[in-house]
Amino acid sequence: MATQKDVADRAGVSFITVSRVVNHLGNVKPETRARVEEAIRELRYYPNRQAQALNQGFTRTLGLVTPRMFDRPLFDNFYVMSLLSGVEMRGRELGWDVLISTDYDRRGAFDFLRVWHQRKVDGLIFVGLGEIPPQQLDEIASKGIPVVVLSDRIASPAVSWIDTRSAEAVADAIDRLVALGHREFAFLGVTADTDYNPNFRDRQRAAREILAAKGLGLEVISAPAMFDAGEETPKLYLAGSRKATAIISGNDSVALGFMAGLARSGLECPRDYSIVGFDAEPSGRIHRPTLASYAQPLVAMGQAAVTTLLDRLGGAREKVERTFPLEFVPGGSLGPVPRR
Amino acid sequence: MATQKDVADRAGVSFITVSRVVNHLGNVKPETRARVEEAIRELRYYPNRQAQALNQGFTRTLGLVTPRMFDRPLFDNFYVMSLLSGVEMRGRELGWDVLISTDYDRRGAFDFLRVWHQRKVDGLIFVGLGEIPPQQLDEIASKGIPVVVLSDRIASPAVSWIDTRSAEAVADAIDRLVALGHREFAFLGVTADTDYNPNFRDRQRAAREILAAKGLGLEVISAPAMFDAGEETPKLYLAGSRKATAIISGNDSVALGFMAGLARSGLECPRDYSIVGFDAEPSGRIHRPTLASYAQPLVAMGQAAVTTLLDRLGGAREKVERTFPLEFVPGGSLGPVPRR
DNA sequence: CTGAAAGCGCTAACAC
DNA sequence: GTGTTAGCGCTTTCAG
Repeated sequence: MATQKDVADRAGVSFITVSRVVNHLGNVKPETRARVEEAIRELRYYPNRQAQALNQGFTRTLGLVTPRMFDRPLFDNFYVMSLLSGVEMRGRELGWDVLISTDYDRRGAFDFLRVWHQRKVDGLIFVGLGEIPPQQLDEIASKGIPVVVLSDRIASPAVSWIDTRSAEAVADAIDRLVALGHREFAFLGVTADTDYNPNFRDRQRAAREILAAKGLGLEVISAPAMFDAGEETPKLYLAGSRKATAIISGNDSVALGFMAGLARSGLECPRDYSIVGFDAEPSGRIHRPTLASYAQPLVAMGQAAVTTLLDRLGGAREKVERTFPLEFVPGGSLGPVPRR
Repeated sequence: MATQKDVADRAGVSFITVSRVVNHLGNVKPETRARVEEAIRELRYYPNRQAQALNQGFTRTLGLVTPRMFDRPLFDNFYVMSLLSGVEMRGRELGWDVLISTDYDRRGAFDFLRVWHQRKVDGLIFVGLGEIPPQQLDEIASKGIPVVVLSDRIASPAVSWIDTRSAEAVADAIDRLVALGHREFAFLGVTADTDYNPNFRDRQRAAREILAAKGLGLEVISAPAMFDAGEETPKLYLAGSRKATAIISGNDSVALGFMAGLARSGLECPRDYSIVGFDAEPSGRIHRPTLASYAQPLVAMGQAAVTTLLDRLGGAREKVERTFPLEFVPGGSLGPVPRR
C-alpha cells in the first residue's frame, strides 16, 4: 500500500509535491511532475480516501437508504432495483460511489442517518421509507443533513424529493375504464404496505377522490402483505358482496398474483374483470393477457436524485420538488365491462 | 458533528476516556462511564469511521464489484439482485456496510480493485466479471487483496470462489429431455455474453460434453446480445436446417424471449419443442406454459461470499472453493418429443 | 516552484 | 482509573 511518502522518496521530492501533482494544483515544474507521475504509476499509488476524507470532510460516497429493500429478495424488487440503477449510473458518471444501507428492524428502530453520522457518506438518498420519524426529520433540518427522498413527498422544508405524478395516471386509468363501461371499482392494496408504501397510499387516495368526483365509489381490497397478494386478495374479492369489474392495483406484482388467484377460481381477465397496474415490469409483458400498466421513469428518477443531492452538497440550499410523469403501457387486461 | 472531544468536555473527562467507553475497553469507573454515555446521547455522538479507519486500517465496509450490473437496468437483474440481497443481508447482520462499485467501460479498462486501493473497503466480492485480467490477478495475489468471486471458478490460488454445480443441472435436464424422447438438442446463448458470462459458458460446455458422451450433438444458437434474444435467436432457430426439439437456454430471460419470438411464427411450446432455463425467476412462473428451470440458491450464495470474505479478513489464508446445488423447478415447457 | 508545520478524529502505547 | 504523547495519510496554511 504505497503512500504519498513512498512516492515522494522514489521521485526524490517531498510528499507535499506529490499531493500537488495528485490534486493538479499549485505550481509544479513539468519535469518534477513527470517524475512524480512515473513514481505513482510504478508504485500503483492511489490516494487513501479515508485520509482525504478525514482532512477535507467529505468522502465522495453517497448512501442509498432503505429499510426494506431486500426483505423479499426474490420478488418485488423491480422497483427499487431500477431506482438503484439510476442512482448508481449517475453516481459513477460523476465519480461518486454508492453505499447501501438497509435494515430489517421495525421502522422506529431503524437509524436512517447512521452512515451519515459515521461519516461514511456525504449525503443520503431515501427510498421506500414510508414515514420518516419526526425526530429524525428534526435532526435532518437542524444539522442540515443532505437528504433526497425518492418516491414520496415530504413536507419538511429541509428535505428535497422526487416523485411521480401518480394521480394523473390514476385519472387516466379511470377515464379508460369508464370509457369501457366500468362503474364498479376496487383498489388492490396491501395492508402492511399501504401505510408503509407511499405509492400505494397516493394511488388509493387519488382513485377515491377522482371516483368520488364522478359520483362513483371505490372498494378497497387489501391483503395482509405483498407476499400474500396471490392468496389473500382473490379470497377477499370473491368474498365481497358486489364484485368490482374494474380493478386498480397498487403495482404490477400484486396484480399478477391477484390474476393468478382468480384464474384458479375460474374468473378470467378481461372477460370477467379488467385490471391495471403500476410499474410496467417485464413480468406483465409476459403474462397472458398482458397487463396494462403505467411505466415510471425509475432510472431517470434515480439519476435525478443524485443530481439533486450533489447540487445540495455543492451549496444549493433551496428545497427541490420534482415530479415525473407516468406513461400508459397498453395491455390485454383492459376490456369492456362484462354484462351480467 | 460532535467529536470525542466535545463529549469529553461535556462529561468533564479527557477524550481518551470517551474512546474507552465507546470501545468498551480499559477500566472506566462506572459513574464516569455513565456520565460519558449520557453526554454521548445528548450530543448524538457517533464515532467518525473515517478517523477510525485511518487509524485501525479497516473500514468495516465491503465492496461489491461488477462491471455490468446495471447495463440493462430494467431487465436481466434478477440474478445479480438476488446475490446482492444475500451479500447485503449477511453484511448487515455482521455489522458491515456494502459499497457498490460498477463500471461501464470495456473490460480491460475497468479497474476492479479501485475501491480497495482507495481504502474505501476492506475486501471485494466480484460478481459477473467474466475474465479477470491476469495483471489484476497478479496484483491480488502479490498484495494479498481479499477477494471472493461469485459464480465463477478462478484458478488463482489467491482467489476464493463460490459457484453452482451447473453441470449437474445440465445433466439432469438432458436426462429428463432424453426420457421424453428428445434427440436433437440446441443451446440458447448470447454471443456477447457467452464469452463474458461464466454461467452461460459452463452450461454450454457441460451440455456439449454430456451429449457427446451419449453420442448426441448440440446446435448452438447465439443472439448478438441478451437484449436481442427475443428478436434474433428465434430467427436463427427458424433459419437452421434441422430444428432441435430440446432447447437448453442459458437462463430464463433468454428462454422467455425466445418462446415469445417463436410464438409469433406459430411455433408453440411444448407442442413443437421443449425448453428449460436457469434461474427460476418469477417471470417463468407467470408465463404460459410455465418455464421449467433450475433454481440457484442465490441469496445463500451471496451470504456465503460475505462469510468467506470475512473469514479471510479475520486471518484465514486458505483458498475456499464452495459449490451449491441447483434445484429443478418443474414447468409446462417440457413435453414429449413432437412426431414429424 | 518547493518544503515544513499543523491538524482532521481517532486509537495504541505509555505514563501517572 | 485516567491522562499524555504520537501517529494513521492526507491537505492546508505559511515560509523560503
